[in-house]
Amino acid sequence: MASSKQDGKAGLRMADRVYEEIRREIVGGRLAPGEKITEAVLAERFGASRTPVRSAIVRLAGDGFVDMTPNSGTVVKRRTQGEVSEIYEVRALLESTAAGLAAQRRDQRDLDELEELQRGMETASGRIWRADEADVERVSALNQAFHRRILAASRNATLAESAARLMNIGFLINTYARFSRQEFERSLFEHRQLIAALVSRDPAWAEAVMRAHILGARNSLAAEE
Amino acid sequence: MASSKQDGKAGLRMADRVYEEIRREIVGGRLAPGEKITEAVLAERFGASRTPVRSAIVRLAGDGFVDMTPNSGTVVKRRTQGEVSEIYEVRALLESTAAGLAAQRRDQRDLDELEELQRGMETASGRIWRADEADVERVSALNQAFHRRILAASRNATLAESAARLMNIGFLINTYARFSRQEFERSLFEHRQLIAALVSRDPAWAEAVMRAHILGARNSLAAEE
DNA sequence: ACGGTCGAAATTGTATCCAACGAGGCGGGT
DNA sequence: ACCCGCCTCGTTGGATACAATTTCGACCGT
Repeated sequence: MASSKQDGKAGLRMADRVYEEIRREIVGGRLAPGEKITEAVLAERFGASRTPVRSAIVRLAGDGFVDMTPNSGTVVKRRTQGEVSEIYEVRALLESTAAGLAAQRRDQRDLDELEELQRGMETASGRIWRADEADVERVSALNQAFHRRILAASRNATLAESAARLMNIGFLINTYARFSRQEFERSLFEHRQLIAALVSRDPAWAEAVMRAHILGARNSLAAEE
Repeated sequence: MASSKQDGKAGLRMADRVYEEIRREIVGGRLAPGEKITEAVLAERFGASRTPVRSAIVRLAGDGFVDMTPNSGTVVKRRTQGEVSEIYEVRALLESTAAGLAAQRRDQRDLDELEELQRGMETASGRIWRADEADVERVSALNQAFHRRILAASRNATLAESAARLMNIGFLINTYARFSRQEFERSLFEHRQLIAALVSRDPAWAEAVMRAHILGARNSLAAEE
């Protein structure tokens, strides 16, 4: 976060760095919904001009992270509980379909990678309850990678991209941090089931588990609020 | 709403005008896939500077209409036949779900508007075979509006937006222009069935018809190529 | 003749400057 | 005292100027 400037890979375009950083801050909750985003302020923070900042903001708006209102300003997008529920429902639809396809089309590499990601999450699961911010973020990243891997195994890039877009704006870190230990372990167990369904090439099972997995997460959220 | 371009509201931001126009040219096929897009050229054409053009291109890239490669340039995105098939398959998934929800949640206004759009298409269906470009574009617009209206009637904005995004990059005009008269009339008939399913609040029927409608269109495409 | 390397032109990425629009405060009128 | 309008200020939208990178062609060497 504080690494605002001196990144070794200076070859990357400034606009991309700004985009990634702001995106991370929004997803991570460090920029609160409704908060105002001022181009000049960000430009200052990144030691850049307004031009790349502006480009980044346009992209963020396109991806649904912020709301731009003409001649007025940009704010971090607010989402009602209903909207978040909607996102989870559409994710359930898309990702369960993807899981069914993945069960039919997966190869050994897919299984190996899923297994590795899963082990990473299980290993981290012991540490995460110390509420270390870094660990939370790491587990969230692994979880996203797991879901993305299943999307990839569906061999349908359009399906994968549509689902990934929703996954991004779901603000996973925020929400995951609120899950109880029990919910988290249920999630790990469901991932295990998912792997089993893929191993045995059982599309209906994979689909059902994925749907239950995502709708269950949605309900945990709804109960918390 | 449907009024063409240069209406009194010139107050619209230049970036938006450029975005809309380029988008229309891509969807309408006047900009061919793979064609290079040069910022300075567009700026000249619109009598603007590169700044709003650039902003528009960033948005177009975000929406999947073009590919930007750093320091190199922007080209209209190529899509393989397989990718187009994928798009139709995901659309079938999303829009059939939306149709099912719409059958449960629609109100009278939805039905009225769908009826009106449908009549508009049926009226234009006689003229369209003179291959007048304007008519083709008009029917395509009505068709999109029809699908959007059903998405809206699903009362799930996330679902609607995900599907609309895919509809946009489906390059409808291009493809519709190639449909045979028989296929077009089948499409009109399916729209009629869709309305009937919504009228009778039959989710399963609406869902099935929409799925058949979109997958049928996909197959017509696949057969042509 | 062929390949590689260097260089100039074209094009993108960034910075800075100017204009236009909206938000908020101040003052005058009722 | 309250409401309305104006005016200033801050912020965004656009134009222009500059830097960095890529591309492509010509030149040189083998």
